[in-house]
Amino acid sequence: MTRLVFKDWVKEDIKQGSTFADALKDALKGARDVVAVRVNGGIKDLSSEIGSAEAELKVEPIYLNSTEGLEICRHSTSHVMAEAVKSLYKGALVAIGPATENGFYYDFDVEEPFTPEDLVKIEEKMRELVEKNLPFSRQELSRQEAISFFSDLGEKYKVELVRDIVDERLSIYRQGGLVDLCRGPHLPSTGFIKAFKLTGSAGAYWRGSEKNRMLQRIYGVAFAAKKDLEEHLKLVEEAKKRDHRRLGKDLDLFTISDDVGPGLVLWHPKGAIVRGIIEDFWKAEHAKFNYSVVYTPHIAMLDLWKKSGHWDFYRENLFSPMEVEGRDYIVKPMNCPFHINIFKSRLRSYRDLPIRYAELGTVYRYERSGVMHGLLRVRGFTQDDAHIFMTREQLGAEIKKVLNFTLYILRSFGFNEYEIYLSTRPEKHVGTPENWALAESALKAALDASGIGYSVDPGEGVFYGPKIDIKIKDSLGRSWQCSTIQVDFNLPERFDVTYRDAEGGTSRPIMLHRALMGSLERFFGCLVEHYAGAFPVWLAPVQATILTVTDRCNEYGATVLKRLGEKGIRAELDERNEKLSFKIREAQVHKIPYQLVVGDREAQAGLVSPRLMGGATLASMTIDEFLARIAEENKPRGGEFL
RNA sequence: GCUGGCGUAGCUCAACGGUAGAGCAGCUGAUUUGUAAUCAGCAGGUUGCGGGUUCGAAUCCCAUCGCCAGCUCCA
Repeated sequence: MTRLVFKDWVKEDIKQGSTFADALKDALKGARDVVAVRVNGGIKDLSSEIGSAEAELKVEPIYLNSTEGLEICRHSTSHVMAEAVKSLYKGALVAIGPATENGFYYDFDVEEPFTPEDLVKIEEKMRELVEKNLPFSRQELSRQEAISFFSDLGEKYKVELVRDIVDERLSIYRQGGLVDLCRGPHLPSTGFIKAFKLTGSAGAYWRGSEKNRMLQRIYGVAFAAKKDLEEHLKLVEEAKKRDHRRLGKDLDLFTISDDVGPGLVLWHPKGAIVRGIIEDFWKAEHAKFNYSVVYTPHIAMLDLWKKSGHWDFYRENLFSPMEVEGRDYIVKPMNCPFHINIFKSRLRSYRDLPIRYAELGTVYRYERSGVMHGLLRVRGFTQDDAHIFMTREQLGAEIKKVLNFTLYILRSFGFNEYEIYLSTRPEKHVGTPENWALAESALKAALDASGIGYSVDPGEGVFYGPKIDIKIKDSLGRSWQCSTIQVDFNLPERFDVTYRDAEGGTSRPIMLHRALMGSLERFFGCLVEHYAGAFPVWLAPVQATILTVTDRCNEYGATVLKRLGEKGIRAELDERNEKLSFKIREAQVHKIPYQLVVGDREAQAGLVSPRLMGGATLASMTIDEFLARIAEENKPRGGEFL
């Protein structure tokens, strides 16, 4: 006998084998948007059987509009799509179809890839199926039964999935004409699907491996209500407007020219100003943190990269060698071997350590043609690189310093939200277990001490050492790794890096690679999107533009420009023969933080009338007052280093 | 690299087998303007590049380069 507790409503004498749908019918009366229930913590379909012998089951409703409810809805929508595809395209096989952040996708094996017209047809069919309000029903069967069931259907991908599942009991779901292997849970019926839209199709390899057959994936979004869907679509539109590739063109920051080559960035004057500010800030802060800035060449002999191991391990990512005087050279994909050579240029003592070499090093890596993306994935980029050589004893403290330094730099640029990952020892690795344990615990301790949230990626470290990665999201929600802190047990061995220890013996230093911004290109791209092109005053290529009302004020405008220039303010004078409102519009479009209106009134009294990028107008003030105000904003806003 | 989509003036787009067009930007002139677009005129293109089909190709076909979305990859 089972006792069912649902809020203050209690139903006793539920027989084994009855369904929740039966038992909850009364309780859920009037609550049309309950899509599933949580029973003693686990989520169940409304039509699930009560298989439990427990005396009491605590039941909570899951509403369509909740996180779990939406996930169930999205997943169910993918099943509806599968049914639509299977009914429209004979012989189509289904692979997998999970819920995603805002929707779902499903992979199909079909003869011909889907066209945009196909998607319209599929969507129509889906609406028909939703209209019919077909119930989802669950059935359990054994592994063997499932294998023969899907074999009979010819669903080879499902059979492959079943074979890999360890559980002996599996579930299948039916709705309309579709039967699918699925853990569930699902909506009670298709009528619960209120708002969805197919957003696109693309090839996707079966099980994510390019060695496998390419299937056709259809993406969609789904929400609990029409207005949520519309809001989401609007948001996506808005996000596109802050795409750094769009803004890079509109604001004249950079281009990537077909004549120059894919993934090779041309920094225009305005982009270059921002980059220059970033570099100056970077250099000044590194000096404070006891780094030594170095410079190294752009090419080096191939033998160097053979010694480092890059030639063997990453050859497919290197630009081809060029021959000079019978020796092969390549453009550098990394800065590490150079810094190691500087370290090795003389005998180092333990008293010298830690030694920190930093460089804005431009590297070139061959990226496959389909992977480039604006500034976020390029073939030539400048890393804000540094390599730190230290003793084992120094590792813990040094990693803490580096992590705090990284977070400080990110905060300075206004990045306060990121995803942080700690990647630990992979299967294939070099270095001793003791060293790995030491390094992993040092990285973990630093993260814990910083009090910042992170997740662990077990086994995702590089073969030469564990690492911390910090990712920043772009306007379309894609994450891009910027900061990285990596311990390296490999290169010190390969290059036989040593120092003289306190006992007079020879010891091997531990080496740390780190990049705070990652690459200037990627960081700048993220920065553009983060601010939607409206840079804060300290970064803005043009900080103030002086707008004259008539050409009677041009002379005074020039005086203002000179005064601002003397204080290092990046200002422009717009003395064109245009209306003020026209000039303001242009300044807004160029996202200039301060617009100084200068007319007869201002000229007579020696004032400026500032207008902010946001649209607010300030009371007229003297030039000195304005200079004091802008000076206050003309610096990083990340706060003091803690 | 793979699958699909797309390359027309500096930018955003139209023309979709019958002599390539608009808005913005640019240039010239008028206008002297007070918080998001003053008016007029001018100029601008071997339709990504190379082949083919056709009386005729931006349009159809093939190839190639590039871009976009996704997959894969990302030291």
